[in-house]
Amino acid sequence: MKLRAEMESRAEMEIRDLRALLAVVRSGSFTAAARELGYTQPAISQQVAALELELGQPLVQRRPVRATPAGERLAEHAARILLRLDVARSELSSLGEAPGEVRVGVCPLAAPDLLAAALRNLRAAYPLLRVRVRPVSPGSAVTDVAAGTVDAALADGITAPNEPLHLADAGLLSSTAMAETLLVVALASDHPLRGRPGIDLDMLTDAPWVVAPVLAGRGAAVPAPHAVYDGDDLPTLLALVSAGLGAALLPASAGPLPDGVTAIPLRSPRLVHRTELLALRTASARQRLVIDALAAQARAF
Amino acid sequence: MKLRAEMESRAEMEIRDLRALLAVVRSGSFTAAARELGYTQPAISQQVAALELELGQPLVQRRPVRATPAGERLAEHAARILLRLDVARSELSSLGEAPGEVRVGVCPLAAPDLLAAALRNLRAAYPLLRVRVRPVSPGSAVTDVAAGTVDAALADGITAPNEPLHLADAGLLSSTAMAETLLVVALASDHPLRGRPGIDLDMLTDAPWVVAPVLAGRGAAVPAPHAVYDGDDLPTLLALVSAGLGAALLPASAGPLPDGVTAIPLRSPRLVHRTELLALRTASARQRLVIDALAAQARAF
DNA sequence: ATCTCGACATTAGTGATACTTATGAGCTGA
DNA sequence: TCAGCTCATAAGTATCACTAATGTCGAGAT
Repeated sequence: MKLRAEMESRAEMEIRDLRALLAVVRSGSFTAAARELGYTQPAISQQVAALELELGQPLVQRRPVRATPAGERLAEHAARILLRLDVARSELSSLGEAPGEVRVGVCPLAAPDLLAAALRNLRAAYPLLRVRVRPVSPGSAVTDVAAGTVDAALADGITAPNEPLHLADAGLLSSTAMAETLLVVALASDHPLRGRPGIDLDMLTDAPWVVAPVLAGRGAAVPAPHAVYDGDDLPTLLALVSAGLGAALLPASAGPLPDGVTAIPLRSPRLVHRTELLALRTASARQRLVIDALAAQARAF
Repeated sequence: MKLRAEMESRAEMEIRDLRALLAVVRSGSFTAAARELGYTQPAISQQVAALELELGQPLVQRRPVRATPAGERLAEHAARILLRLDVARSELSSLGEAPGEVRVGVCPLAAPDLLAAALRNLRAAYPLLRVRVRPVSPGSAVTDVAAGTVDAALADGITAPNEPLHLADAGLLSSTAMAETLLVVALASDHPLRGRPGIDLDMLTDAPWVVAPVLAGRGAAVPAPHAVYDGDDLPTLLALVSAGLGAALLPASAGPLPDGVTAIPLRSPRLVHRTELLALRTASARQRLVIDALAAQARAF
């Protein structure tokens, strides 16, 4: 009997190797990838080498470390596969469990009013349903939902009008538009551009920037910031702006601004603040109550 | 340094194990799965056991072998993952290649007229474009496209009107409706039901059946066949019908029937013969020419 | 230029593990 | 009850995936 172990075993792609490739491509470093995954550096070298051997072509250029087109494509697939594995794991682990509260993740500034309205209606209709709201970051929202940390998430970001957010994998997770609001540039009240009816980002090319949380991940479209605030606390951000340390991009729905800060509508490029509702397609009936309530609220506005 | 090999290594899900699980679930047998994958039977037992250990719950019941709900879900995910791996492999291997001819897979009886018309128009518009048409089976069409054996495929099947075919993974592959045609029941001319204006399948419950190729995979909705023809050769099939060995379900577009066979429209259940166009979402420009030509032809009818 | 430092490749050795072979146990049907 | 399956278990082994140690290459600084 000609069996597997005796054949000149054509090595198969394995999850381990794909994970390594993805980490290398994302971090741009074998050493960093090794640290991240808890291996030593040679292990990562070998895992990537194994993939390259199997596929018969280089996946990353070394020195400097950079994904080849092939590596780029494979890393993309690897990301989807790992995401699906997360989903599978969370699905299975929650299969037999008694359903407790429904957990909703919300990005800062996502759509607080929609959320509040939806929850109010939900409480009226299903007083016994328990919902827990917890903060999530836009960057982790997808994996949070996939891994089952939350049952649904309101993720926000900046795009062109009517353009969906560029979130990983729309096939596994369902993603429905919740709201789009205009963007304003927050400036110190004594800023030279104060009083203008609208602002082009070009005008601010050389101005210092304090990056608002919603901008994270889309920095490319925006002048390189001078001073950066990495947190997501609105008062802190506005204090920095007020102190003249820079400008910030905010959704108009952020609410009234304190003294010392003025908001001017963004005129160009044509961008909006958009929030989307992420959820597993395989959500349970109970989870669906919350998800549907949120979606319904979006349509009501 | 606390490293991977020293930790009490929580085993990770690996492709190998997922493939084993899928084979077991599909075949309903560890032994068959082992044969299929080129392992010995204990190897499969251990791979599945490893998954169950990792996930902390049984995935298949033994004796008789049957997937648990959890196993069912995981097998579903595994299928998608393996499909994506196929896609990744085929994408990478065709990355640097000079694009040759475009290969279109066609299921027997899928939509020959549409195909022919599309190819004629295509030749008029792009005389230098080479297209190769090859037969594929409805069961393998998805994996054929995923693995890059063909660049696009016309897959057919039977569903309720306006209902998409139940093909694996609509997220990875694009699937567009091409045509829906009525179904007819082909009977021997001396069959007692000859001459009726329409037929309910119920009328044929006890009659012998010769299953048409398009019925494969949907046998559940149809009375269990008495004599089965497994091939896809229409003349053979019709000869069997003509000889009174049974009835067959065919798309009305199959063309004129020979003497000795009469076709009667299917009245209930309400089913149609539907063909869809499968293609990779990442198709190249050249492939897209053919894909778009086919899709355009569908709209033209 | 040379030196140094950081980053990745390479090699060798070893501990884990993923297989096979052999055997045992539990159904199923005659 | 006894074949004849099929799957689980056990034991042995060959493989391979990792670590540790070392080599090599390139970049930036003095």
